[in-house]
Amino acid sequence: MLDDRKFRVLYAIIDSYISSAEPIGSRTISKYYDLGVSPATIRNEMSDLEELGFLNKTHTSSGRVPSDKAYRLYVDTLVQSKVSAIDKKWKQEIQGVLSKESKELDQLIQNAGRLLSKITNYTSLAISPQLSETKIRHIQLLPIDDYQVLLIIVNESGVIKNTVFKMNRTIPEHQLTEISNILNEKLKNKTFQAINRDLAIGIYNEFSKYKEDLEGLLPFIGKSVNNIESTDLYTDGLTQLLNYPEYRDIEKAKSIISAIEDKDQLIEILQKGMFSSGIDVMIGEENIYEPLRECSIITTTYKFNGETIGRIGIIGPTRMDYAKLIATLKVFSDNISEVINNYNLTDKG
Amino acid sequence: MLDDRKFRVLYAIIDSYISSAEPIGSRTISKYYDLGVSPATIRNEMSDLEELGFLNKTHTSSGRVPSDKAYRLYVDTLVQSKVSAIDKKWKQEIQGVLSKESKELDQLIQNAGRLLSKITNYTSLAISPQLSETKIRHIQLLPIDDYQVLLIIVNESGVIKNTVFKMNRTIPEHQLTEISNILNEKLKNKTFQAINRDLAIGIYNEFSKYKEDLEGLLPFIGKSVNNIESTDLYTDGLTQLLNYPEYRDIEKAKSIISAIEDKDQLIEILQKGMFSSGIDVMIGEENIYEPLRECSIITTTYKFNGETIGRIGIIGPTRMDYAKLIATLKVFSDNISEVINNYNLTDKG
DNA sequence: GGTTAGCACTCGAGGGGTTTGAGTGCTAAC
DNA sequence: GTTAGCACTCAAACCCCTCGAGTGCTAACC
Repeated sequence: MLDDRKFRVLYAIIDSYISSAEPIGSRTISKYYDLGVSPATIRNEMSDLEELGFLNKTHTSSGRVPSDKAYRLYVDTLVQSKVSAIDKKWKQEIQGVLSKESKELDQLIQNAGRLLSKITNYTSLAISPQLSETKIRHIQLLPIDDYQVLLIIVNESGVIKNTVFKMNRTIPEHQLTEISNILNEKLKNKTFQAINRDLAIGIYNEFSKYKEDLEGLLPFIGKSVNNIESTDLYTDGLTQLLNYPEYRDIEKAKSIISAIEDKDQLIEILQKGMFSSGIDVMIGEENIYEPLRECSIITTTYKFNGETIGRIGIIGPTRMDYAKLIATLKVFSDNISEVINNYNLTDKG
Repeated sequence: MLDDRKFRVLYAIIDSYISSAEPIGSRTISKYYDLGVSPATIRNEMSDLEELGFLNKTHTSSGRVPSDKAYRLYVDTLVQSKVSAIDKKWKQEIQGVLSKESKELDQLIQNAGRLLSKITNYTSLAISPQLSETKIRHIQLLPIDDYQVLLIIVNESGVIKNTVFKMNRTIPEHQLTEISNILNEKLKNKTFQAINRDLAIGIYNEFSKYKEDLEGLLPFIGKSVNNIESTDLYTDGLTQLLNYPEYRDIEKAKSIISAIEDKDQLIEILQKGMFSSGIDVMIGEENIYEPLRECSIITTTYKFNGETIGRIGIIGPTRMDYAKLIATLKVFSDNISEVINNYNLTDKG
């Protein structure tokens, strides 16, 4: 698609623009990048690259700025070697912070987000663990008083969900225990998704003995299960964005910050790429959500038992050091997944 | 302290500045506020007010701007009548949104925050319910597997906290149940605070029969109880701030937004005023936290069973419509408390 | 034929000077 | 005590100019 020299010119421009945020002229390239040709030649190449859609000018006599298409090419052709270089100091800090006991899974992800923002100097995004694919390990009903029952669900990753609900009649304790036992037997090791499906088609009506009670209870269980599947979005380091010249302009800053505050949209975006394993990079125009058309989002997955259960990443102007950030995210991905899986080392019973 | 006319001039300036954000000149006052005196006279009054510390100039020949001291006086002398006028449409929306079932207490507060920001056009702040003063209604230990025990605590407001912890030996189920029963009996209707205190002085060692088991368990219970007392901060509508001319300047915006992202500091601030019942207004310099010295924070309480359990409010530039905002917050305070207490109407058992 | 030097041209950014107008403080008259 | 009048101040807006980093084109070069 591009001959070698064009390629190198384009790389040079991207590299330079990433660190300076200023349009790049031919002279700068010839001076600081060893391409062995004069500015005039570079000008010719630049002109071609512009025609091909890889470069833009801010005005007729300005230097060039990489387009989204250029970043795309840059990211797609990033060589592994370049990506792997991440500061050892950071690597250790990541391991340190993450392995520190954060009792709840949610909290682990939040901590990871905070650290990610601090390390990268970008705003971090993360969606809470998606547990619909994990299995139930324990389910229990407990009476709180005559009309209230507590439902507890523990899944294999150790996450607990509970709800109190009000009944319109009293179910004696021993009966609740019995129902618990039956439920436990029936639901154990099923995924939330499976349960939801089964509930929908009324598969549990077989407990004829407690039919009436169950009719009252099952909707609550369904609701609880559904609730577990609900997704939160964690963000951190919003102010980081304001350090970039791209957001000197208050209107621009406002637009991106409100976009980030619009959590539902972001959740949708992150979930969409949910199962594209590993790093996902969305550059500028590639974002379907209008207010993010001038941003890039880089995310990675975190896993439990080999299954992807969430994404974490960063957002910022399209001009970002993709190589370094991708490397950093890889480290995060590995470490988070490792910590999650270690949560339950003793849990095979 | 101030004669009537000075008072009225000051009010006029504050009123005008609140809506315009521009320094106010003597002519503006005499034209739009019916004080019955000429600009020259007002100039004299203004000069006096400046000397008294109620007004500032931005430069020698500029109009006047109210000082923090002026806002303080303004707020302290706000007449009730002025405060009570809040749009009926909003009042209904507040009631509507809040009374909609938000299953968890935390979520209710978050929703309230979101709405508050939307209504007021300021960034909202809220601290999660402080439960240390509420009483325990139910406590239970459940085995998950041979080495893991689930601890469940339900308090009177219906909030549930649970933790899974790993034991280094197995306690048979019937024994756990028995311990649960004893704990339940001993701890029921005590506040978290009381339990923490009692735990600290080792008051529960009397369960001699299960002494060994308890020694393993009590620390976890303590940890759980402590955990319940941990406080979150919810913010919403950060971008609202960027609409105010005070934050046109990126550096200013950055400084306030980072201050708001520094949740620990804000929690401390809100907790400090925790028990000053009703509305609390902190104006500019009155804030001990340096980065907020140019902001005002207005907060109110929300209650459970007559006890204050949290605060919710807004933050913005010192130039804000205190009268209207205080009125709005009052409505919030009442409605939130009402909804919280209704959660548990059937819970007297 | 690709590369390069040279040159005219473009355009945004920044500096300096002027004008404008909203404001003040002071003084003298009412 | 109040007010009209006036000299004075100062930020903001505007204009104009210069500067310099950049381009594209052309003609010469290897």
